[in-house]
Amino acid sequence: MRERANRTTIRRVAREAGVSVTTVSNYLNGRHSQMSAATRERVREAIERLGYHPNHVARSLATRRTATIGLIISELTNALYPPVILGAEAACRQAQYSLLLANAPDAGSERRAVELMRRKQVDGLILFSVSFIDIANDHLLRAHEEGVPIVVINRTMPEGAPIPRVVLDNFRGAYLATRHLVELGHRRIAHIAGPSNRFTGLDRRAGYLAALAEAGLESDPRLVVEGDYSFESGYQGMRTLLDHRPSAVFVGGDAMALGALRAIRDSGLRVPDDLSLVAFGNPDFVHYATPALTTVDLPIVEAGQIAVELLLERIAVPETPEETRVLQPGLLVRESAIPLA
Amino acid sequence: MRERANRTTIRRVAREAGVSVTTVSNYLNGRHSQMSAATRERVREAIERLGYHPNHVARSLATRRTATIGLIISELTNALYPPVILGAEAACRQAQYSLLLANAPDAGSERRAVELMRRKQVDGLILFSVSFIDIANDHLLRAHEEGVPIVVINRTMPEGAPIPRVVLDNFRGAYLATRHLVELGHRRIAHIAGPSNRFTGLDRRAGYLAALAEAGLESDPRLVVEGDYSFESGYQGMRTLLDHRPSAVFVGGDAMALGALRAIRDSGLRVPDDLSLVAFGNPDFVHYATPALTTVDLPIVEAGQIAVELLLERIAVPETPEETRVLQPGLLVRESAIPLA
DNA sequence: TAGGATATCTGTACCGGTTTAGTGAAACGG
DNA sequence: CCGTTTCACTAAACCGGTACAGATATCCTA
Repeated sequence: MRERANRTTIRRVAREAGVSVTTVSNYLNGRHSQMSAATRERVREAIERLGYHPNHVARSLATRRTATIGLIISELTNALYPPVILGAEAACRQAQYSLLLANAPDAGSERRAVELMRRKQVDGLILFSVSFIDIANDHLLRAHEEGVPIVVINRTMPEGAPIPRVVLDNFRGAYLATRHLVELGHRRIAHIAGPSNRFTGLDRRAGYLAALAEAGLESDPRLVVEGDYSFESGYQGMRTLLDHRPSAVFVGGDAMALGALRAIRDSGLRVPDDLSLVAFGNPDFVHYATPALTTVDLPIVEAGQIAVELLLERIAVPETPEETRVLQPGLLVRESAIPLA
Repeated sequence: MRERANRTTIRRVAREAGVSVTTVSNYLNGRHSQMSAATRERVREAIERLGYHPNHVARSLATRRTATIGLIISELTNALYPPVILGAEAACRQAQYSLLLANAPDAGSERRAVELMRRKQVDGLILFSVSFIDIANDHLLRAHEEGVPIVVINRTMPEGAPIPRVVLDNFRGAYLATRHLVELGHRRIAHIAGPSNRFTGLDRRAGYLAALAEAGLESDPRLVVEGDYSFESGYQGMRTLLDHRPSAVFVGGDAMALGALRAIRDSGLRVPDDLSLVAFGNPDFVHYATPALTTVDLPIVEAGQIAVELLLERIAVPETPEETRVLQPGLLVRESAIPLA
C-alpha cells in the first residue's frame, strides 16, 4: 500500500494509445464523431489493456457536477421513510445519479446535513421532512438563492417560497376514508387525529370534518381525540372513544391504527363486526394485521420518484419555475370496515 | 447563472487575509500550532467575511479520500433493510462520514453499483446481501485486492476469503426459539422454514433440529414445511402443518409468521390458546400483531453500525486482518407462545 | 492555384484544494 | 559571535480530469 502504484490516469492511457489526453477524454465522453475509426479503436484498446476507469472526483472538480443528489430525511417515528428511499433511489439510478443519504432527527442536524452536502457539491437536495407546521426554512431558502436546486417532500414552506414541493393530499385522503364509512351507513364516526402541531394532523382532521359536513352529519367533539402517531396514543385514544360508542373510527396514522385495533380487542369488541376501522399511512404496514385494515394509501414511493424528477429538471434547467406537485391518495378497501348492521 | 460568480476559493481567502494559501489550508485543517495568533485571527476573519466554505471535491481529489462510504443493499422482500440503513447512517454520521446508498436487486446491478462507487472514490464499501448460498463474489474479491476496504453483512463468502463480515447467528436464534417452546412443554413443534437456497433458511432449520435433538424429541419430517419468506407461503405452509396437529410452530421469517397467524385464525384456532407461535426477524414488524408475537430479535441496527466500524478500522489501517463478527440474537417473549395446556 | 471548409487531433490552462521543500528571521547554545 | 534550531510562513507542484483555442492535413470551390 505504501508504494505509489503509479495509477492509471487519462495521461497514461493517452501515452499508451499514442494520442492526446483530449482525444481520450473525447472518447470517454462519447464525442466519437470527430474521431477516426482507427483512433477510436486504439483508445478503446489502450483503456482495455490498462484496465482504466476514469476518476469521478477529478471529473466533478472540472465540470462542477457530481451526478449525486442528497436526500435528507427527518425520521422520528416515520414508517414512511423506507418507501421514499426506494422511490428516490430508483429514479436516481435510472438517471445515472447517485444518492447521498443523511438522517436529520432535529433542526440542528438538518442544517449540518445541508451544509455538508453543499460542500460535497451535490447537484441538488431533497428534504423529506416531518410535518411540523413551525419548521425552520431559512437555510433552505438561502441555499436555493445561492443556486442549489432543492425539492421538499411533505414540508410547510412560507407562502410564495420559490422551492418546488411534493405534497400528499392529506385532506383528500381523510375525506375519502370518512366518506367511505359514511357510505357504509355509519353515522357515529369517530376520529383519532394526529397532533395539532403537524399539518398532517390538521389536514386529516379537516378532511374528516368535511366529509361529515357533506353528509349532513353533525360532528360530535367527543368523537375526536388527538394522538401523537404512536401505537400507545392510538390505544389510549381508542379507549377514550369507546365510552362514546362510535360505530366506526377513522384513525389518522398507521401505528395509531394498530394501537386502536388492540384497544378494541382488549375491550372485548371485534373489528369489523362491532366497530369499523379505517387507517391512514403506509399500506404495507397494516396489510398483514388481522383483519387486514382498510386504509388510505399514500403514494410514497411515487413521492420519492417525483421529487427526484422535479429536481433533475431544475438541475438541467435552473430557471424552471417553482411548482407544487400534489399526489392523490387512494383508498384500499380491505376487511376492517363493513356496512353498519 | 451564466456569469461566473467568481467563487470564493481558498486563493481568494488567502488574498483577502494577506497570507498564502498554505496558511489558509493549515488553518482549515486545524494545524493551528504553527501559526501566530494574529495570523489565525486574520484568516478566521477573512473566511467569515467572504462566507467561505471549502470544496470537498477538490479536497478529495488532492487527498484521495472522500469521507464517504458506499452501502449497497440487495433488498428483494427484505424488511430488514431499513434498520441496517439506520445503524449504518448513525455510525457514519458520528465518524463524519457520508453514506452513498445504492439498491442492487440483482447480480448485474450489484456489479454496476460496486463499479460506480469505486469510480466515485468511496473510501470503503459495505454490502448488505440477500442470503443466497450461491452468490457471486469475484467482483468483491477483486476490489479488495485492488485496495478497496470492504465489509459484508449477511453474505456467504468462499472459505478463507480475506473480507471481514458481520453475520447474524441464525442457528442460535432458531435454537433459542425452539428451546423456548420445548421449555413451555411443547412436544409437537412444527417449523416453517426458509428456502433451502438461502443460508438463513438452512441455518434456522438446523437450529430448530438441534434444539429438538437436545430435548430428546424426534423430528417428524411432516412437521417441517418450506416457504419463501412471503406472507402467502407462510399462510400455505401453516395450512399444511395444521393437518398434522402441532401444538406449537416456529416460523423462520417475520412475514411468513404473519401469514401463519392468519392461517391459524382462518381455521378457527386461536394463538396462543390453541397453538403457540414464535417468529423470527425484525422485531418491530411483528410487535403490533395481535397477539404480539414472541420473536427472535435480530440485532440489525447493530449489524449496520458494526459493519461501519469494521470498515472504518480498515480504512484507517489497511493491514487490519480479516475478521468475522457474529452477532447474537435474543428472544423477545411476548404473547404468542404459552405453556402447553 | 489561392483561399476557405472540414475533419481530426493536440497543448495547456483550468477546477480548488493539499503538501513538499524551502525561506528568512528570531532564539539558542557553547 | 557564529552555527544550529525553531518558528511562522510561502511558492509551486500535484491530484486527474475537462475544454478552449488552435494546429495540420485534406478536400472543395471559384
